[in-house]
Amino acid sequence: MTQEEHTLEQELSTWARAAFRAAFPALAEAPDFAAPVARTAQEAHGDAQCNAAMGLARTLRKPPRAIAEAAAAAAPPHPAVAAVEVAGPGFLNLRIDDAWAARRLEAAAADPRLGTPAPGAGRTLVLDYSSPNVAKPMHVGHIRSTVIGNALDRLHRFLGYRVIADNHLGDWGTQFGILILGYRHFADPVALEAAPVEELERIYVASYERAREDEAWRDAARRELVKLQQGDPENRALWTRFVELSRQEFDRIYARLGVRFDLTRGESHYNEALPDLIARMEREGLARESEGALVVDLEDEGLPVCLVRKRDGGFNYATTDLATVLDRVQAFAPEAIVYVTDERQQLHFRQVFAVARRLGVRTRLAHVWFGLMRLPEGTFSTREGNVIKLERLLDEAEERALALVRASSPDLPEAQQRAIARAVGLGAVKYADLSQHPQSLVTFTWDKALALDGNSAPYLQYAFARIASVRDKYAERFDAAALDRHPIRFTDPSERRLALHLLRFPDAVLRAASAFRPSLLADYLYELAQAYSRFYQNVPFLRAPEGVRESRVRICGAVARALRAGLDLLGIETPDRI
RNA sequence: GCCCUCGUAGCUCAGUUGGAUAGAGCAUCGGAUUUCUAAUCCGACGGUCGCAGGUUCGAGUCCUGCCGGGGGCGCCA
Repeated sequence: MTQEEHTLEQELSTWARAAFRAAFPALAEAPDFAAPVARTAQEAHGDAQCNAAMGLARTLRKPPRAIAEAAAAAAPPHPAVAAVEVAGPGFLNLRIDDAWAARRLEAAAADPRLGTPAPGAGRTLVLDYSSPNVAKPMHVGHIRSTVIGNALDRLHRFLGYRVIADNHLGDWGTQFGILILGYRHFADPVALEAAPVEELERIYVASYERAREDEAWRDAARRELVKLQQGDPENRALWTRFVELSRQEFDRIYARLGVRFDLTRGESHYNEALPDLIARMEREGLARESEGALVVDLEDEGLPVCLVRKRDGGFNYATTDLATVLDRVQAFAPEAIVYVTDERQQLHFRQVFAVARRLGVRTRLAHVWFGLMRLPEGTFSTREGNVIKLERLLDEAEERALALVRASSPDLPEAQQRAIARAVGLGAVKYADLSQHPQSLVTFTWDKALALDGNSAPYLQYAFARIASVRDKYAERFDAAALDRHPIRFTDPSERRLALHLLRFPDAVLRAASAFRPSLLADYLYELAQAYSRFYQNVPFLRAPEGVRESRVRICGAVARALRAGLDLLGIETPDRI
């Protein structure tokens, strides 16, 4: 067992469990018994605490304080644990050994992964995220799925998973009848050339409006849809063109955001599989007819019926999603399939997952949902024209950042200023979403989305840049090769605090990945940057005596490594200068 | 009507799965730079954790009810 294979909290939890089992043999027979160790809420209580004794009071029928004392007395020695203390009703407070922490930090600092294990090795995860609709521009509402999904992608890849990131485009459905009909009547070739997707959306909206009041138009749209579905060459060609134009625009945005997919399989990819799937559900008695449609009853699970075939014989998106699940299970044998969408699809996925299980799917299916983004005055609406295009948000972010860079680094060449502004601006936009609990409702405001101070990406990037500067200055004045000859040691409380926080990097990454919550990592990194800024402000390093100086610079290096690795997992760049 | 979800400082939000004295940022006020990047740091101010019950050694966190915001509830995706 090398130390790289277990995180600090895992190691201490294993130790604590052993302590309780040594004191109370009955616990040895309880395979599920765990004694989780986490950091203390307050520094005064030590470095880490275990609260298991209180929970055991009832089962062991002993006062919790006595349980904790027995466990402390029976605890096996552990090199990391310098002291164990029982406090309050039965808290077990641990103090981490300074020398042990220093050695461990030296190892972490030399490791690009900072000692993070790779529990995902040999496992596969399918991630379904972003998934915009063809013929509609991506607006600010799309950024959450894209940015959160991409962070989950990066987190799991980092942990060794084989990740299949699939962009499940909305490229099929009734809207294409309306769009094709509208295209024939309203298309403006010049506009289509200049801003294709915007023009497609304009066409769609115009055609949709007309369909609302004009029955003949509705029927015509339906006929175009049927022709498309039956493979009519002309409609098929139009559809292909719409998809192509949209994908070009999406790809431009993804490139800008540093987002990459392994697959882009739209809904249309599963068209041919739908009839067989329906036939199977009928054959297996899963589905029944109702009002001319085909539905699956989910009453047992307390869910409304799931409609899998419309009265007119057409399929809907539940059917497509089911076919998609089956295909992914068969093609990739994943441990889990994870969907990142907004909250409106909660019921839909609960239904799809329930039906999938009846179809024999054992794979874990998870829906990671997030709150809808709104404007202070209400919901986004294409018709009201209050939609903020994603590209405009990104442009604005870069512009604001560029103004700052020009003010603070006027000496840098223009190209470098722009590169920094891009990293800072896009980082700010991403971080604004990633640092927040996903399930909260987000009200979009420019100032919030583009915040460049306080708890924001630039704060973290700034901390990183200052370290890069320290590193360079050190190399100018001293022999950088001598750094590793001096051990890390703690001569100021802020160093110890920083070191212990750094040792929790693996735990933060694991927690963020397993809970599908990048915000947990963002929180961790923010705290790290805060601890570092305090350290930086109050403790000299380059002017410290030899030995202390090297130790501090090495700690800086470990912080830099953690910031860069952590921000990279969030899809945020770390320039050497900002 | 039913289901999901959110409600924490003036504003925007955290809160490690039930732990010790509820934390940040913004805003306001006061302070810090002949020094390693002041996009920073230090301090002050600021709280009936929506309301009322319940569960227990302990509740912002769990259960019930109510109030308020958001979303959803078979032929859109």
